[in-house]
Amino acid sequence: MRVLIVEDERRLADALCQIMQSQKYGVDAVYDGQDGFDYAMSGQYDVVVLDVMLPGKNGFEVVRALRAQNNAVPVLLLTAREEISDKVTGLDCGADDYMTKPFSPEELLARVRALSRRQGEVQLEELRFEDLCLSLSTRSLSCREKSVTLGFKEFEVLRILLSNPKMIVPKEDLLTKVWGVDSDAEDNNVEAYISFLRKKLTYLGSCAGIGTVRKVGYRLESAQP
Amino acid sequence: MRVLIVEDERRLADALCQIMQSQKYGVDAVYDGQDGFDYAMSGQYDVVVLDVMLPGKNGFEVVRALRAQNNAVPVLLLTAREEISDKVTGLDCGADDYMTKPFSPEELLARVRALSRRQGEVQLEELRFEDLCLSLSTRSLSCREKSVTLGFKEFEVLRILLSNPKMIVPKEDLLTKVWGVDSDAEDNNVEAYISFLRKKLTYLGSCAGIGTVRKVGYRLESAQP
DNA sequence: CGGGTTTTTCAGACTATTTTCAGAAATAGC
DNA sequence: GCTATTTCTGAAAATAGTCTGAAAAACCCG
Repeated sequence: MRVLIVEDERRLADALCQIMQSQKYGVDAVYDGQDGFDYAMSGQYDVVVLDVMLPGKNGFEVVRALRAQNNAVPVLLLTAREEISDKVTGLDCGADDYMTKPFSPEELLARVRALSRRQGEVQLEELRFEDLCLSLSTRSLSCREKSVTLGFKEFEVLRILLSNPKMIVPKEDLLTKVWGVDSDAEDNNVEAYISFLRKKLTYLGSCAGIGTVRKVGYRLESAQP
Repeated sequence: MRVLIVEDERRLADALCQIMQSQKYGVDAVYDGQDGFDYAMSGQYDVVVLDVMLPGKNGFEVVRALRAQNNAVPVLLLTAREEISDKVTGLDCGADDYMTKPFSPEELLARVRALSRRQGEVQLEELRFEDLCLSLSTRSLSCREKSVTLGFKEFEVLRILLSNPKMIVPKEDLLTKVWGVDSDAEDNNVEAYISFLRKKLTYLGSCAGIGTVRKVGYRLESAQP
């Protein structure tokens, strides 16, 4: 799960990041409305936490702009005071939820979870493909009797592949979705993890495998000799 | 997604290409109105980004000509100044959207995305001709039961031929579209790939074949003796 | 602070693709 | 029919992209 924080007050932004990281969520923070919009448009986030008061472009404008572009990423608005008019404005603009500061980390997490769940249609508890079953809660991958646990990155890579079975997933996508847009990770990182995953698939004896599409990416496929 | 850039200022054209490439979009650039019209008519683009000020034939004329030919490719007009009269003229001519320079890459991408989305959305998933079916997502070519996967260049060459079935595609076009305008590849490269493709067509047992038009180029044709 | 796990980095092996080459084949023009 | 030109195509060489083991580094937990 990747979360975008748009909050100009650094202290708070940092705190929000920490809360997200505590859940092992991938998190990026930006500090003004325009950046918020641009990042949100990148399509790599599952939830955007957006302050209303922002330099450049306020939170309402950001949401409105996103919706105008047909971007449906779930947005949680943050505001300093509970003003009913703000709340209405926010939801009218297309935000999905609304929270007033101050708030507890638990409340924030609960709302973020709720949003991401709502978004992802019935949030699957596990992903399946052929004889594979990836448990999203325990990050374990099983096949028939055997099962192994995956590291965080292994898990993310495989989750993305399992979410698009048989579709080619560009290596570039894996890189930005798992490592983040502005990470300095390189292609070989993806390759390394694909290699790890293949080793585990082999160990499990699964009939599913990860195929390479040269110059483009990878995809989950079934039955290889 | 394939984008055509029509922009006489090389610097800007190059920049636009880069922006598109960053999204993994296929992109071609031409530098005057007539070429713009000709390329746009080829029907292989999802969006055309068209400067208004152009040598030869200006942007308005290009759009008008396209629409007169019943070509509905989405066109995004670019102009240097925000002049309301220009805007009206552009949209009246049949352009789909309008953007004033300067603009941010994000804005451009957002508009291009919006245009391609608005446009029917029916992103071709595969190209067909006779008993052949080229899957654009898996880069595989199938015919009846059999199927083979194509390398990158093989795929590009065949895709262009399939986009213009029975039309003669100049060898020169294949060269510039697949290898790029300023590549030092020579005719024999195209010939070699045509040869590869023929071998695969034979293997598949397709009734379609690639015909040679001496001194000009190639074309897909059906039923050879 | 350890000890275990996960992540990154690196380099050499490996592979598919792409290019190059050269002679054979085909075609057009005379 | 003969020649010049163009195209075809098999094979080999060159290149670019990928895989993977191993080791180093970072991280996490108590």
